[in-house]
Formats: sequence, C-alpha cells, structure tokens
Amino acid sequence: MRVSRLMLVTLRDDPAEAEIPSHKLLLRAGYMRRVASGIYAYLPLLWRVLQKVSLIVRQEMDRTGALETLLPQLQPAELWERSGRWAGYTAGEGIMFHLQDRQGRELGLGPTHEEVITALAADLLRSYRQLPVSLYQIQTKFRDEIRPRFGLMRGREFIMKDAYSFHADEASLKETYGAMDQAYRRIFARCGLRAVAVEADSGAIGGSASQEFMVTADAGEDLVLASGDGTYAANQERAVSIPPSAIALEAQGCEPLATPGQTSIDDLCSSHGFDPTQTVKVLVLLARFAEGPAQPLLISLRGDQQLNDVKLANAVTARAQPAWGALLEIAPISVDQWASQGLDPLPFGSLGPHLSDAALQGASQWRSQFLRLADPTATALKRFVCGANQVDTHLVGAAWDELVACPEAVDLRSAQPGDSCCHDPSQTLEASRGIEVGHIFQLGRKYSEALGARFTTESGTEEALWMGCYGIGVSRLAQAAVEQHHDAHGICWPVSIAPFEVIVVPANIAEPTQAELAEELYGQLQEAGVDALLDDRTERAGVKFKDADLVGIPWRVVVGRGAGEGLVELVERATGEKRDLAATNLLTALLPVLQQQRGGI
RNA sequence: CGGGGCGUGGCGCAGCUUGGUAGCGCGGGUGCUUUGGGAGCACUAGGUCGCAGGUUCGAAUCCUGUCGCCCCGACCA
Repeated sequence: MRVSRLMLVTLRDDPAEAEIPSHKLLLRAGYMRRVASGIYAYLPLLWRVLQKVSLIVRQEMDRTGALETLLPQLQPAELWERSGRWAGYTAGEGIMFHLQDRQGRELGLGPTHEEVITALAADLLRSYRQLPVSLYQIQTKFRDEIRPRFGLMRGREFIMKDAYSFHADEASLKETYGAMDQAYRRIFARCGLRAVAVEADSGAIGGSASQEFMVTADAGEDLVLASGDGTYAANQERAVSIPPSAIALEAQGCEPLATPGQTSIDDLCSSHGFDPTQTVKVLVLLARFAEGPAQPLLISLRGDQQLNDVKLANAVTARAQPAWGALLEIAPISVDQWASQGLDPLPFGSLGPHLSDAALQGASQWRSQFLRLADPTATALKRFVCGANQVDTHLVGAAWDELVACPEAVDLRSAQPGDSCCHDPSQTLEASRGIEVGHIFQLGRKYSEALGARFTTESGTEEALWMGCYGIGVSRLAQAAVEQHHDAHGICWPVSIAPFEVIVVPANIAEPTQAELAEELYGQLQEAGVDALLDDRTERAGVKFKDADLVGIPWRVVVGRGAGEGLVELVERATGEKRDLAATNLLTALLPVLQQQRGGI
C-alpha cells in the first residue's frame, strides 16, 4: 500500500476528547474517529489491526476444536424472558439496547449470546454422542453502557469474540475450560500483550468459576490484587485476604457513650481513643428487584473495613426469593428516601446492628423486615463499639448475644493492598491496575435449565447440558496493546498485530535514485509476503519519519543519501536501533527477524 | 442518574468578566524557495460562535431552556 493512497490523516495535537495515551494515539495516528459517545468508526489502518487480532484468535480457537459461527444480533425478548434476564438487562441500569418492531414485538440488540446459543443447543444437541462441542463467533456487540469511556476500552458498540461450550458433565466442562485458558494465554502472548489471569466475579453472566485476563496498564479500570509469590491473583471485586487483627476492646459490660456530632468512624475513634477495629459500622441499603418489593438491608462490618459491592450483590441475590426476579441495584438509603416511605427518621451516624425491624413498620413500598448480614470481621468481635440507634449516642462494650441475634456471617469486605494472603499469611497482596481483555466462565446448567437445553445420556436419561462461555474484547484488546506499547513519539505495535510490518521511506522522493530504489525494495518486500507500506508522498523526510513513528510501523527502511551507493537504513521502531546495510541485503537481514516476530513475543 | 467541566473554520485554542469589526496556531489550496526529524515566504479558501427562546438599538459575550461531548462513581469484553 502506498501512503499517498491510504487516506492517512494524522493529527499534531491531542484531540480534546481523549484522556489516556492509547486513545489519544489511535485518534492522532488516524486509526479511528468518534461517531457518537462510545461509537467509533474503525478506519482502514485499525481494521487491519483488528483483522490480524481476529486471525490469531481464530487460529487459537480452531486449535481447541471450536467451530466458528455467526449468530443474530437482533434477538427476541421472549428468549431473554425465558432465561430471566430480559428485565434485568432492559429495566433500570440495564445495558441492552431494545426496540419494538412494526408489530410491536420487543427485540433487543445482543449484548451477549447465551440465550441464542442455548436455544440453538436445545434444538440441535440431543445426545451425549454429540458432546462436547464448542462454538464461537467474532462479531459486534451492543451494550448501552452507563458510561462509555476511553475510546475502544468501553464502547457501546464493540467487537467481541464469544465462545460457548456444551458438555455432558462437569468434568468435561472443566477440561474445555482448561483448554480455553491455555488458548487465551497463547492468544495474548501472540498479540504481544503482557496479560495475567486473575480470579473474577461471574457478574451478570452467572455461573460458578470464572477467570479474567488482565492486560496490566495504569489506565486499566480494574484493580488487581496479587500475591508477591505469584500464586494468587484476583480482581478486587472477588479477592479474599486475611484482615488485619482487631485490637481487643477492654470492657466488661455495655455502656452508653455520648458522642455529639460524631457520625463517622474517624470522628468516633479520634474523640474517644478507640481503634477502628474495635467498632462495628452499620450500613442501611436498599436492594431493588425486577419483580419483587424493595428489600432494605442492614449490613454490619468492622469499622476499619470497606464494603465490597460485588460480594454484597451476590449475597443478596443468593438470599432473594426467585419470584422477585433479577437484582437491579443496591444503593444506600438516603434520609429523603427513608422519609418518603412515611417512616420515623433514622439516627444515621449512630446506627447499631440491633436496629429493630419496627423501624420499617408502615413503609409504604418496602418489605418490612431487614435482610441482616454481617462480615466475619464484625461477627468475630467479642465486645465492640457501635451506634446506639439513638442520635449522638454510641454503645461501648456491646456484645452480639446481649444486643441482638448475631446476623449471618458472609464475606462482604473488600480485600486491600497490604492484607495478608489466605494461601500463605507471610505473603501480602499488592495492587496493580488492569484492562480486562478476556473472561472465561464455567456457567454450569443455569441457562440450559432455563431454556430447556437437554440431551440424552448414555444411560438413556435426560439431563440439562453443562455450559461454559469465553469472551475476548477484540477491539478493546487492540487498544490495550497500544496502551502497553507506545512511547513519546507514538505507537510501537508488536509485529504480529501491526497494520503493516515495514514502511519504506524515501527521504526525498524527488530524487530519482531514491525513488527508484524505494520502489524496488517495496516491490521485493511485497513479493516476499511482507505487509509493506511505501511512503510515496512528496512530504519532507521529517514529516514522513514523524508519521511513521506515530502510526507505529515496527520496521522502517529509509532510502536516502546512501541510495546512490546502494545503501539503506533499517530502523526498528520499538528500540530505535538503526543500522546501515546494502539494499541487496535487506531481505536476508529482515525476513528471518520478521518471521520470528510474527509469532508473537 | 448524581457530581465536575467543555461546546467558537477540519484539529487545538483565545475572545465572554466589562455586549458594538470573529481572532491565533496547526491543517487545506496555489506559487516560489527548501529537502534526513512535523520547513520559509507570499497569496488564498473555509465559521448559522451546539440549538431554541428571551433581554437589548445591538448578543460568541447577559438570562432561560435544551441537545451533545469529556472526566469522577454504579456497568463490563
């Protein structure tokens, strides 16, 4: 390809719309343009990158024996109602774009494809003899993200590889899950990415075990906690750790304490010399469900601990009645909300775990009983300081059995950097940021049961299929690669996913010797199967060098002053290493290195 | 949705406080010079100042509403 024909438009200044390096660079180097918030046009250069990533993904998926397919993006609501996800995905904070057709039938644009694929499996998979089987597709997904962000990192329309596997039993599922894990590691390595696998929450997809693949980068949206010995790594949403030890509270019995205006743990502790680990804080939240009543929650945590929203949502979901439908959201209850239910004001800031359900009596729309949960850090305290459920008053030396029946203990706290690890207390958790580029799940039988995807076993009985699902954000991966591979001058693509491998730059194209030699080398490279670019523009050398660096072509061949003697300069983008060599030796010098780099780093 | 910020030629910005001619840099076009790290000079094209109301003799500027975009939180590949 000739640069003059490439519709290449590079920008000198950082676009105002971009914040992080990869987003700025992809815009500046002419890879993409924003069409609307979270919606991007992939320009020809980026499309080549996406095609190369897709090819690697395809090769590795094929190696696992998975079958490529293509499923509809426009999906009937009925399918989603059967899996129980329609309400959760369309109402409230739901992320599914949805619409009605001319007959008034509800349809959704696929944010994911469990429903469609499981319905197909129900239709096609009848016997254990057909199992296991895996299907995958590389396709645009639609998600009405609450906040699109950072270009391709969180788009509302993005390219994803999603795969689904079907099994006769759990052992087979685990085997394929393991094979996918290996395939994913190969994919990210071949794309030149440093990625780590971490334990993850299963989220709205559901299911049991799941693992995320994180590209480490400061711009990452996720916090990863990992042990120094490398044996444990988890998303903070999911991470477990040993909390710091509590300092025992010296108290024989329970006494009230006047605490005027002290409504936070910090205030309380600094005023009276308590340690936060000696206190129990109580949070009042409201869980809203698709079909059911709003459920007030009374959550107790040791004062120094932070509530983990994901763990809480999972705990609440597990305790909700099936008839209530999907959990839509959990949010703190505000003073105004509380009042709007016609209830007497709560002493926020002085709440204790013994707050009676009587406080909820007469609520106009809420359930009149709290769902009471406590983190083990709180339930383990023998005597503690907590609110007295009375304004400006706390209790010192409270004990669970004296105060109120100890609530069910559930892990609700966020693990923090510096915490000791569960697998080896001598290890501590260290934090880093990551971009989630892949996620694999053992779904189990949730969808197959909901959608009636059953098969006949060897013994002749009917059972629901075991399922796994496996996603890679292809467009996100491309941007994550830029986030990991760039410098002050621009992008430094790994060869395996670079839009072009080599750019031939005649320093002065008006010089016939240079122009001719550049053309000749360009032709040779193409003939040798190299993805080559010829910068045939009449720009000055400096402009062409700047653009080549910005666009990030891994190898640059400069045909300049030495052209008369048959000499050219070979420059590696990532390292900046330069060397002069005879033009006749270019291919023999470059091809073996390229061949090696194409395989990934 | 809550909080913060921004909408002015293609891009990046100034002008707005204190109403009165729409400006700068980059980019585009033409010509001459230059030619190995975003060249110089000259000429030139290009703007409903997001949109709609209002105040005013007069609005980019003041007021009201509205739309869009970005950042922080909930969502996730």
